[in-house]
Amino acid sequence: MTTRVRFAPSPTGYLHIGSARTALFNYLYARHTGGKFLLRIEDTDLARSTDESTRSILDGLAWLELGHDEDIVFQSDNADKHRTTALKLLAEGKAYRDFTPKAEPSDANVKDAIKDRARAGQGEKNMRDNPYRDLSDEENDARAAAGEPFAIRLKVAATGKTSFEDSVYGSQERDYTETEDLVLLRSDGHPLYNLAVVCDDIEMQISHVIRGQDHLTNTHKQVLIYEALGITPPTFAHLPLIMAPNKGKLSKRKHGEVVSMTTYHDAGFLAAAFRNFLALLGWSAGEEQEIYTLAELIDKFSLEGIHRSNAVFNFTENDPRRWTDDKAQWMNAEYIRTMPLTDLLPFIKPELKAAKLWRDEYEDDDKEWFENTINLIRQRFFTLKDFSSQGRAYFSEDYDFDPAAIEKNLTKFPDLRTWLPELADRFGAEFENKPFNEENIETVVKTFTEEKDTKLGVIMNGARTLLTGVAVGPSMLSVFETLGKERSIMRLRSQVVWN
RNA sequence: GGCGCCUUCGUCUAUCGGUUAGGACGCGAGGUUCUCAACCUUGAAAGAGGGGUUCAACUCCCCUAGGCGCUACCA
Repeated sequence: MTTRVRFAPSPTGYLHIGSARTALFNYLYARHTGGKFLLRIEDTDLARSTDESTRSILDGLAWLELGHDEDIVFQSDNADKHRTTALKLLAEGKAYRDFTPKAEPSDANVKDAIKDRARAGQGEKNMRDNPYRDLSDEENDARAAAGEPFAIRLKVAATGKTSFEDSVYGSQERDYTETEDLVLLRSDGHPLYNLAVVCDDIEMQISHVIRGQDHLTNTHKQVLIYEALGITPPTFAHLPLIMAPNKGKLSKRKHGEVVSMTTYHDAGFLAAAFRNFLALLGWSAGEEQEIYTLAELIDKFSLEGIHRSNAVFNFTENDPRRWTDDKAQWMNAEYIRTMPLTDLLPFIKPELKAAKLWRDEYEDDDKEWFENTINLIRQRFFTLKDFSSQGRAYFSEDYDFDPAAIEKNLTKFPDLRTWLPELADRFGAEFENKPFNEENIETVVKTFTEEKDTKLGVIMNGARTLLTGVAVGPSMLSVFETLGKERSIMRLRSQVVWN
């Protein structure tokens, strides 16, 4: 039997980092086993679900290149089937009508209500004390016929236990007394989560349910529904959660944009790098390798390699340098400077285009120059954004000067005001018939430096600041050659920073 | 409160009874150097606590503590 897994987000926000990892693991497992990776949008909570969220989730998955098989299933489209199933269970006596009037939710504080009830309960409570559980058939039918609203609850047996084998957490058991007669169908006829999930997973012939560990206890309820339906449950594999640095819940409300996939897209992360990082949060191949291609991840992925303990997504709020996990940032930089250039270029183009720095010659007459330049500057970049910001001086004459760099490398050495234009003249004279390459430039600059009886660093750093606007960057010999004779000379003569 | 799950460097992790407890990120030092990265060398940094079992425990068992999850006519 081929494996069929699904990623089933509820569209109540953008793609959260934890959901993204769940999707990734499902995808990897499907590809590893040669099975199908399906997508289901769990939009049964009409009040909270939005099309915008669905779109955002789809965008996130597309960005991560986690392509799904078959058509997307919208859970709300299956509501009729869910209802039918609930009614079938009712007819078979495996569920019952609960005529208890629906309690209006005390607004947003449902969590508090649960807490209060728990405290008041002081422990054990009888999960089978619903007065309607064993109502006589006559009264039951009569009340329903009279139009009295009712919810449908699963009739959980008084004694016994549910059990299942979790591929990550091992053998799981839960006594029936710990599980309430869960509501299958709301009194307004609306199917609830656990019913919907089970029905859809059956319908979609899901073989492995891989989802967050927050569903571990839900699983017992779902197993109960499978049993009532007489269907063998799929294999379950629960994933450890991804936590905030304080080991608390990682949420948009508390932590903002760091948890959203779109943030990483917008910040100039490479999907491949972020995917690599995500794969290592809660899973390992049991070896010391850190950088994995997608093919390697697919090849090495296994449920056995998934951890049981939660992982912290490490970042420091209010620290711009550490706005997200250090390792994710490192991995992105690692990808940018080491991946095949031809794989990187398609990401550079839109970045430069967006910054109005793109020229079509970069793919034509200036292709070689462009690729050499990208290859040169990518060595110290962290995100795709850097190509249009820090790399601006390579693609435009309109670049900014860093005041600190000017202070450190130019105004501190007043002689440079005349020396650099002089060097420009020297370049003009020396390179009339000689190639303007690193080797020749080095000879000229060294001679010039000796004539001025100064240090090489003074000339180089001064030139770097003038030619690129910043104090850091590639070797100046490379910068000169990359910018070319004309641009180098022109910029060396510039007096703009001296005024 | 109840039930369940979890616990190795700051963080991500390796170890599936016998290791100087390894790697990565980050941090420190040195090297290289025209700057900054990269790179190389290197340093600091961990088995929550307590009982067992065993010749031997990070590894198996129990207890405690802590963390997390669930406990809705939400998903």
